Amino acid sequence: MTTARAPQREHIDAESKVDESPQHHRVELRLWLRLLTCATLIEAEIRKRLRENFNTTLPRFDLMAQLERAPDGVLLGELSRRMMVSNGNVTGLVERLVQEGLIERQVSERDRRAAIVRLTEHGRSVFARMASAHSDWVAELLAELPAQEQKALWSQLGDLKHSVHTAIARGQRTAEPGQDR
Amino acid sequence: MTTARAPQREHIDAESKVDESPQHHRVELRLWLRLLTCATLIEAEIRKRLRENFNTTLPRFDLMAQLERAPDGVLLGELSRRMMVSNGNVTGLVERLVQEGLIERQVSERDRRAAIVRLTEHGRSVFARMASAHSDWVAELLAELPAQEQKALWSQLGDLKHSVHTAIARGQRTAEPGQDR
DNA sequence: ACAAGATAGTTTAAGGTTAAAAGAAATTAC
DNA sequence: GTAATTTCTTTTAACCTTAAACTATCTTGT
Repeated sequence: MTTARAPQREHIDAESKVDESPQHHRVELRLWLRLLTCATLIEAEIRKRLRENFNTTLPRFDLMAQLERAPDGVLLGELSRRMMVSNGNVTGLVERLVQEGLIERQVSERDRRAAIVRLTEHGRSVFARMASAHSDWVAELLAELPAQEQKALWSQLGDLKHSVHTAIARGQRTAEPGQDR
Repeated sequence: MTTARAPQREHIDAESKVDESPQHHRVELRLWLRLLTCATLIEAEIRKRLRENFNTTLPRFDLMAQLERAPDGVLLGELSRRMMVSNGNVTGLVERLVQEGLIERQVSERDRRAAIVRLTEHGRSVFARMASAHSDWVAELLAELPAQEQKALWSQLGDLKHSVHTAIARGQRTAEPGQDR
């Protein structure tokens, strides 16, 4: 009979990192890989802390964040668009959050296909605590970056976002002719 | 009887975007949200193209990319560390890629617990085509960003990465005393 | 040698995610 | 007014992902 083992450390080490930039890769590719590494690193840490501190997940937190600034509630479709995830995904997330008593769901009266969700009183209070901690965590993770550089980075990422949007829009225009809107 | 419907557009619109920067948020938080938006946007587009053009997924592509530069193969654990995902995750991905004949799996002779995976000849050839397209796609998405700005961004993301690593390491140091290595 | 512990990988349970198909209600075209 | 179409949501099947528990093997201390 074996004695109790230390729980296996599935969690990724800060050390282990993708090889971001083999010599022969284009600048664009290296930039994308580094951007992805940064996002993955931060996201993993935030997921971990949300679980450890609030026993919740990032998608649930994101959904609640969307509801927080809409006291009158949001339609599921609008939620799905804002969160950039599929409709079916939202269906499941809402289900679980309702189960936990953090949000409430109500069929629209004007359109009986549609459903509106909003935070409950409890949900609002819980979210306030989570959001505060979340903001602190992000500030902590970026702490070594001077404010000046943070602003510059934010601005440049705006340009990057614009480039991506442009490229995607161009692709859709050529792929779906006559579908203009 | 209804006629055939156009396939539902589950895919997110380029338009629909998270509200990145409510006025009252800290700079750090706004930076993080914008970084996440960029990463999500690019990643979604690449996933979509991998599926449409090669009928594969990003995790599978990533795994093959790790093997590409290791002709002698890689241990599963090493793979898991490099990809920044859990061991169990790699187990499943390897299973499916072996099934597709793109990689091969072999028990290590020196350590019968360990397993080595490497690309098959077929896998290597398929990956070459995928990697080429992938590189083009990324270049296309970032095309509007001047080379100069790409380099600046890459460099600043290096600082960001460093900040995150530092913060995480500091947290682990205080959380797990005596666990130095 | 052998008990104790460490290490490599798999399994399991739970949840997140998507595309596609389908259901239900509203809108539009005639 | 009603058939056709669009819109809002759910369901389904498949995959990705993780933490924790578990199996099998190797290593170490004595």
